[in-house]
Amino acid sequence: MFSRACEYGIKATIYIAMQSKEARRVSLKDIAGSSNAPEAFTAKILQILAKANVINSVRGPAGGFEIDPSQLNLLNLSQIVSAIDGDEIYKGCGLGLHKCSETQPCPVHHKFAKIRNDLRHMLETTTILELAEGISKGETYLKRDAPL
Amino acid sequence: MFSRACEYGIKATIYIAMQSKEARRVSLKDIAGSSNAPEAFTAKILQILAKANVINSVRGPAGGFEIDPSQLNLLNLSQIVSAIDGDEIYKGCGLGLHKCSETQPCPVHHKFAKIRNDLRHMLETTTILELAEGISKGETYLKRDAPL
DNA sequence: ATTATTTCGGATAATATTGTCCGATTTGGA
DNA sequence: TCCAAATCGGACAATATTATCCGAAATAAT
Repeated sequence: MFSRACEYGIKATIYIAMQSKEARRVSLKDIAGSSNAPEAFTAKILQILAKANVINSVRGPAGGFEIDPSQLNLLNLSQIVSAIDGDEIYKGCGLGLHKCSETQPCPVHHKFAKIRNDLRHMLETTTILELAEGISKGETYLKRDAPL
Repeated sequence: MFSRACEYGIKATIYIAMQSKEARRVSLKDIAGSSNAPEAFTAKILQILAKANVINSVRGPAGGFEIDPSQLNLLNLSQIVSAIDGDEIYKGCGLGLHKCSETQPCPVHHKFAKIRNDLRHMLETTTILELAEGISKGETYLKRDAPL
């Protein structure tokens, strides 16, 4: 559904949120380790998210990544997906037609519209904080092998 | 949402269905032309669909591709997507976890489950014939520039 | 039989995505 | 001031996907 980069981005952001909630700044190494993601690749994705102002990055010793507490409850899945994968998932035609529209739709246009609206709604209403809390409560996991 | 290969496959199958409805066998060239898809790549995809018994292929002069009329009303989008992209779209974890399950779910598991069930339902209940008829009626298009 | 037409299938190329490496830059602390 | 810890950013490598090429095989018509 999403690119692997986006999957890493979501997992990374959830972990950062989980720690930021407790006012802890976290390093790239910890973030990558939290979901067994490749470190260098995760670094690239964190840069994208930092530039999109989804997360903050701090250089130097005791540096790392964090999320502004005041924005933590507003941050949702949609912002991460848009920053990494763009909004093709919302706008793009299901059959790849460049000029697919309501008036000149592709054969699957209307069938896909509903699914995509649901997806968009879900991404926009699902907060990162809510997902982070699921992990804190031991209800969900960022990696299978060890319950974080 | 789907791979480009799958998009081509869907468009190709809709076009074949449209012609098979009138008992017309169609050539690779016509199929690729109907949606401006690359011919050689389309050939590969048609081979996959033929091996999966979604379509029939006939070699030699006056050969081409067709769909068994008796199966035409039973053929749905899901069969094409499964044949080309596999069922990762149904089964795979939204965050790429290998061992994501109901009992040990990833943070987005339940949020995604609904969307994916809807998607699966839509793919399974949307027939190719229905999509082909939309084109015949001039309601939908396989390519934007010319109304087929 | 020969030929022309068409799909089949393997090899290869081009492009996009994913992943790695390493020096540059920033910055807090000794 | 100097050093160490950390992110930044550019180049590069590996892999997956998309796309092309061309000879082989099948087959209908001459």
